[in-house]
Amino acid sequence: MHPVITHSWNVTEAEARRIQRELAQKVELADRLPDPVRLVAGVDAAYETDGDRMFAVAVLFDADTLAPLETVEAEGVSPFPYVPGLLSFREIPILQTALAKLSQRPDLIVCDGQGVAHPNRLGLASHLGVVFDVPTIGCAKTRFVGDHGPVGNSRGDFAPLMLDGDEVGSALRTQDGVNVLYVSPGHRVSHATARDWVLKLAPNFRLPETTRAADHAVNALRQRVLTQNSGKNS
DNA sequence: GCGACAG
DNA sequence: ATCTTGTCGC
Repeated sequence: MHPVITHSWNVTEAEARRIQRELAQKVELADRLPDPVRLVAGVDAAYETDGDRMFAVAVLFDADTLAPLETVEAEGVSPFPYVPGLLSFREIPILQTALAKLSQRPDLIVCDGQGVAHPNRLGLASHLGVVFDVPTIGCAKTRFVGDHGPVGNSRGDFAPLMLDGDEVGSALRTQDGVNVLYVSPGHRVSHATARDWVLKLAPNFRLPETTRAADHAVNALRQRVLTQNSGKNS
C-alpha cells in the first residue's frame, strides 16, 4: 500500500520556540502578493482518535470565481504533540506533503489557525508562509492570544486584535450576527488585505470557502481511511 | 501561584 | 483536534 511517512522534527519544545523566534524575523507584514492573485488554497489537518496517524488536504480555488479546481490528500504520522503555541510543528510536515501534490502553486494560502497572532509572532500560517516563501493568511475560529474591543454586528465589521501593544490581527465578522473569526497576516500579507481576502472568500458562510472545503475533504479522508481500516484482515 | 491555551 | 443528542432557527 501507500507508505505512511513519519516526519520528525527531532526538536524539544525549547528548541522549537527558539526556531520560532528565529523565523519570526523573516515574516513580512507588508503586501507582497502576485499581481492578480489567481489561485488561492485552503489547507486543513485531521487526526486519528487514538493513535498517531494524521491526515491533511489542500484545496485549490480559482480566486475570481471561487470554483474549486483541485484537491490533494496526504496521510502520515504525527511528528509532534499538540502544545499550545507549537501547533505548526505538528501540522507543517503533512501540510507540506499535501501542498507538494498540487499541480499548480497557489498565490495565497489560507490556514486554519493563527498567523502573527501568536506569542512569538509565528503561528501556523506565518511558519508555513516563511518556510515556503508563499503569501499566507491565518484564519482561526477562536482566539489564541491578544485582546480586542467590541465588534459591530454586520458583515465586514472588525476590531484590531492587540498583543503587547502590537496589532497582531483582527476579530472579523464575516456574516451578520455570526461569531467573529480571528484573522491575522501569515506572511507577505497586510492586516487589511488579510481581512479583504477572508471576506471575499466567505460570501455566504462564516468560514471562508477554502476552509470549508479543506475541512470537509480532510474529514472525508479520515473517515474513509479509518473505517476501511477497522474492517481489515491484513 | 493561578488562569489561559490555535488545532 | 475528537467524542456526541437533541434542539433552536431560517
